[in-house]
Amino acid sequence: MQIKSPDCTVCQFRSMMFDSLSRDELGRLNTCKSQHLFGKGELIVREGSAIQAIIYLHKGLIKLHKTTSDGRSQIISIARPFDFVGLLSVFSNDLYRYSITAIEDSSVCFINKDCIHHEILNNGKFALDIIRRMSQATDDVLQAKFSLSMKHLRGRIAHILLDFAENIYNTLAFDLPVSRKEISELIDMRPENVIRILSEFRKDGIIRINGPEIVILKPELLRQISDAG
Amino acid sequence: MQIKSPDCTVCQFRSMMFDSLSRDELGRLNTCKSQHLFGKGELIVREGSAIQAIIYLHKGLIKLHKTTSDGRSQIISIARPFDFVGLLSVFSNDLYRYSITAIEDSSVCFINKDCIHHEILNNGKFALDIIRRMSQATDDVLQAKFSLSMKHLRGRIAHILLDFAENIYNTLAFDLPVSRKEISELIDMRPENVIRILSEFRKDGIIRINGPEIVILKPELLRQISDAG
DNA sequence: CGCGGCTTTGATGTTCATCAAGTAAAGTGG
DNA sequence: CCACTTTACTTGATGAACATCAAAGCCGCG
Repeated sequence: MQIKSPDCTVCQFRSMMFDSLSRDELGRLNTCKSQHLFGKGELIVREGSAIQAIIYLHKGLIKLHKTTSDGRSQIISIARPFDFVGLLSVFSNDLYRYSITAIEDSSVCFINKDCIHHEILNNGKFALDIIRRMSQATDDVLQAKFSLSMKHLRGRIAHILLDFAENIYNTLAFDLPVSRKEISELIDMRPENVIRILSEFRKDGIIRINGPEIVILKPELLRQISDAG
Repeated sequence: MQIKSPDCTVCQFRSMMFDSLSRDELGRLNTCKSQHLFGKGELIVREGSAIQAIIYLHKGLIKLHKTTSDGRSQIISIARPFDFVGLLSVFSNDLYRYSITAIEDSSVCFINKDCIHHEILNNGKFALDIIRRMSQATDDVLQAKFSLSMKHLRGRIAHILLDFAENIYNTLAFDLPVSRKEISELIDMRPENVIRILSEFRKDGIIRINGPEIVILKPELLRQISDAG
């Protein structure tokens, strides 16, 4: 669903996006963007389709994911508001290498790829900004995958629970926006084992579970399990 | 060992590096670079040290690697000549997140980070070039790790052998530049299993082994094993 | 209602890490 | 140049971690 696009020059998130652009430049960008709403579960970008725009997440939560040859799915990362998404392949490829799907109701800004190109060519400060963001995003993904590959299943679950609590919701009680199956795709294991280990944590009094609701009762212990691997 | 730095403006690899720079700009870069030789096994950059330069691999082969909390090591990627290395964290961090070590005798160009910054700020075309390279490098690493995580051990070994043959040496007969242990760190398994599976492949007549020398006798079969996972 | 997908728990099997032990190769000091 | 140490390589045996299989309950949806 496309909605009325507010003016970038007065966008409340402007400073987080385009600090380095002048009012004029922002005005130009304003003419080549469009804002859309996506409901939970709705597909935003299909893997393999042509890249036309950079995606800026305004509100909500989205996942980058990929389907394997044998039909299974893997989640590359989860993006939070104010993240640019898909910076990774936008400049090196013509086709998206990942699908993007909303995992909560989300508001998304599409900024035409050519416009971004144009601004990069003409504004070095903006270019440097984009580069910094790309580096950061990449580092984060690699760091996460690296750290996961060193951990046993219990450590991975502990890690992902703390991640949701600390980096996404900023509270020890939250509703999981993803199914057990999706968690398994995010941290590279089977759904059965996600459930099994969550149950163990529940029995051990480390967390409380109510359907999608998770309450972390012993964050220190969870941290310990995550660090131990 | 530092060697006489040839002039960038006449560097034979210039076009692969800095297509988008004018003669003047190349001249400026020339003043803030230095070229060094590293022997096989020599450390080029230590993880955690301050980032002062971008590294351009002129000749040889180098690895990016990382040490875990429990003292083990993991190889992130292997870089070939003409690759920029460490673009990943150069712009988002003050410290190197990975170590870099020569795995063959290598010639390396250090280009001061501030100079690169300066050129990016003043030359949009160069900025776009850098962004493209970063994207490509990142995509490749993620793609490789993604594909590995889907495979069983035999598939990983098959994959890495084909990678050396097709993407690095362009021949079915080559000397492995890395030890069995390093292979295990690159594809996330144990050295014992690297050896075991190489032996199996040898017994099955898929490859021939002579110490470090590998000859791939049945590339199609190897491809099949790699694809099957 | 009934179908399909997600969830949950238990039982079984496979893959792989770990342990152990021995050989070869490569560097080190006398 | 040879004893000595260390590091890499190799093979086999064992066990742990995890995937797979099976079956039953749940929920949303046409």
